[in-house]
Amino acid sequence: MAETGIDSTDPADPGEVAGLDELDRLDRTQLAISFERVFTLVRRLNPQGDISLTAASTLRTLERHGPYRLSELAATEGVTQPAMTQLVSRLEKAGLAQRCADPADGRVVVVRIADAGRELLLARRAARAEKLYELLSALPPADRAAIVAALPALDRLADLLPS
Amino acid sequence: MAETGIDSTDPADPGEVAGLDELDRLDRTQLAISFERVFTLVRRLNPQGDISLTAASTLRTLERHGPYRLSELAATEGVTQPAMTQLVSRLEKAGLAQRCADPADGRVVVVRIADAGRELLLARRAARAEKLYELLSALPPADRAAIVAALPALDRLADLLPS
DNA sequence: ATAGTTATATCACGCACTTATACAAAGGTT
DNA sequence: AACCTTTGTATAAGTGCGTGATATAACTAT
Repeated sequence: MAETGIDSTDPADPGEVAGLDELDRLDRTQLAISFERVFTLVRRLNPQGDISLTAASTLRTLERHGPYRLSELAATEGVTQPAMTQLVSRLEKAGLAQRCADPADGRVVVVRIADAGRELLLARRAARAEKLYELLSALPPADRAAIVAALPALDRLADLLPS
Repeated sequence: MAETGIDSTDPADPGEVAGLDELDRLDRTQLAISFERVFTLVRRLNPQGDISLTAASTLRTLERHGPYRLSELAATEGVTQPAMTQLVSRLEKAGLAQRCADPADGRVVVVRIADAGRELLLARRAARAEKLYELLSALPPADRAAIVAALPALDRLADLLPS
């Protein structure tokens, strides 16, 4: 909300600028629109009729960070605990995840991804990667380079979210 | 333009070099993972309890490209025609869109976004832009610069999808 | 033990999608 | 003209996936 007004530094300085200046000079609405459009793009690249967005995201979380308690998982994915209970039941029935007991606390359910879950993620990822690659191949080289150059930064951006 | 200075890529100027070579040198799986993570990021930034993802996407389509026939809209959004009929009914009841008749063809329903729909998109976008800005502000300047530099390319990437 | 808290499960419900089908308008054939 | 076929939208029935309220089992403290 607050206008930062960091633009006081000379915007023409080419060498080591490109920090918040660049960002402030950009319309923030345009920033949101670009991210919305990427979001829609990835959503359309999603294999339909597969598993739900939340299911896929949950599997990815389990893949990235290892086993989670059920309620932790619910909080991380932004759904209620009953929703996660049902989701884990579905994943378990599909053989994609497993419920494990916590020896230290009999109430706790620890959820871990199963091999079939990892394989499903791999398959989805391969399909999406292929489509993305095709799309990128249709872009001008400079655009491809800009996107590839931004990938590590986008990864670090995603790291900033609580997960 | 901004010197990106991304660590994992060629530090040379992106304009002339870094075409498909850069892309091929990258693990395609890593490409998919990065896009997945951005997807999840934007999804978590979504105002919850608002309207559905499809509803928001449909409103954005109507905002970007103007009125659509109902069945065209269904095809564009990747849902069935009955689903779009129901969605448009909901949007209409909420005052976010309008059904109009086509004078040339009595069967056709033309859908257009209403003022309240535009305002809702503006509000959502502003909220998301604010959160995105905060996240970006926490990144190192070089990362911010890389992401900002990639936005036009990402826009053109999104243009490649049929919409 | 008893009471209170915590972790998960279950219940009742609603939204948003699906397929199958109905209905109305347009177009073509004779 | 009347008749079929095609096309665009709506309706119906069923399902997946979410919600809030509440039940049940296990841990904790006194």
